[in-house]
Amino acid sequence: MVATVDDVFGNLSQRSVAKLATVQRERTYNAHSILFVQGDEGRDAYRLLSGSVRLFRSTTDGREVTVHMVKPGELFAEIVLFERETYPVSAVATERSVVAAIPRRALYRLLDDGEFRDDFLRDLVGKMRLLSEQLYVLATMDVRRRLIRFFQVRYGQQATVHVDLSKKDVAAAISVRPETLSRVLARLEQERLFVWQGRTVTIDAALWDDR
Amino acid sequence: MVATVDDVFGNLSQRSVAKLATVQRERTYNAHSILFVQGDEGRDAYRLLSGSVRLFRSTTDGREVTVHMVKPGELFAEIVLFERETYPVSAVATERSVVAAIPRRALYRLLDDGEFRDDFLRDLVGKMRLLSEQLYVLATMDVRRRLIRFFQVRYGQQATVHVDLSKKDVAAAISVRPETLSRVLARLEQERLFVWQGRTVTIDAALWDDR
DNA sequence: ATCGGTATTTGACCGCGGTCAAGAAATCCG
DNA sequence: CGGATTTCTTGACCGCGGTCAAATACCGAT
Repeated sequence: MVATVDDVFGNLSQRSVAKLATVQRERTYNAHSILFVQGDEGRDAYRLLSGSVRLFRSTTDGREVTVHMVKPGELFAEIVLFERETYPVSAVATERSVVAAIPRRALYRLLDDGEFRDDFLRDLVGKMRLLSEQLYVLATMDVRRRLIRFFQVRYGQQATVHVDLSKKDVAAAISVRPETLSRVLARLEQERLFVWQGRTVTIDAALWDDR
Repeated sequence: MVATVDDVFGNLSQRSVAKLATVQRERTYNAHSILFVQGDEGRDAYRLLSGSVRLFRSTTDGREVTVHMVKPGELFAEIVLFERETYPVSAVATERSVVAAIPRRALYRLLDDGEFRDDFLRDLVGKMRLLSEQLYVLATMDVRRRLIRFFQVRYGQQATVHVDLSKKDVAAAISVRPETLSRVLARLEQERLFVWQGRTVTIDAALWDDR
């Protein structure tokens, strides 16, 4: 019922990944390093090879809204396909991460390849679907449900999960203050439904039922 | 500063529109008619020729979340590009509307045309940008600001606007209950900043300043 | 181990916007 | 037209989650 990210992101075929590999340049970023800033002119698209990247918009008054947490395998910043377009979000590594940077022109040329184009379009459309789903999640679910949903989408529906994000980042990902997440977690732990200890989270099956 | 819909939607070139015209079939829907339902298998993509279409997701408990209000010229439901994909949202005409239905295969074939593909991709990427912007608007702005933003995006930054939507639909578009919109409008009218009478809205320039 | 910065927790408070209910106003239609 | 249905408004109430503040836990670097 609930699509995990793997269904829609990181779904390029092996062959398309290989094609990208011929034109990409790898770069490594430390935790908290900035890949690009909202408003920068986009020169490269990216594919995350390892680690984790947070995409966010900044408000004029200094707050941030996290639009997406990128997982390894995912393509992001495809906006650069078009000349003189600027990045609509900023990107920061939440941990040490390796990315493949794909120059605009090279990506553009790859689209002449029917198979690659198909993959790429599928990826784009999948992202739109995910974004509209996020909109719906934000508009209708309370914090507890958003948290569960986030874990489902990011880690799949598993009882035990190794978390690669800080609570602060998870809070940002579900558009909530860290204080609020902390309180929700305290309640869930007391109910023995969702226990977050260190890097490990144990989730009770009862939570998958939605509602 | 604020992108209006025209910047990102309905931005196909004349030539691309003409190419679509060779394969599209026009259909007319009355107000409240349903174009397709979330979960249906997608056979056609659409381009709105006149009228207005609301795209929304339904929750299990019967509520709805409006993802977008389609304006004339916009392409929507491109998801059908991919076989066996289902519509992620439902679409309903808010008034009598004419749409161009574009069969999946025909759209697919058009992508071999470099110019059309370029247009189409630009449209998709623009939509992603708009969706991520909506996410940010929903997460950071109060109802008053969301209302102003909605008018900016839908009608442009004009002092006087002819509204083609009911208040109920506008409320849905900014993810708020009609009661709340009503109260916000009452307050804005009393402050003489935003007056909605009949189908005409008069907006004070002071409201464009954001924040 | 120690220091300093960051992340997390907890408490107190409160305002925005949702809900429920009841009228008023507008619109639809035979 | 007149009656029905839908839309819009207004009131009363209240709970979720934000804000501010302070204490504590954690982590990397020396």
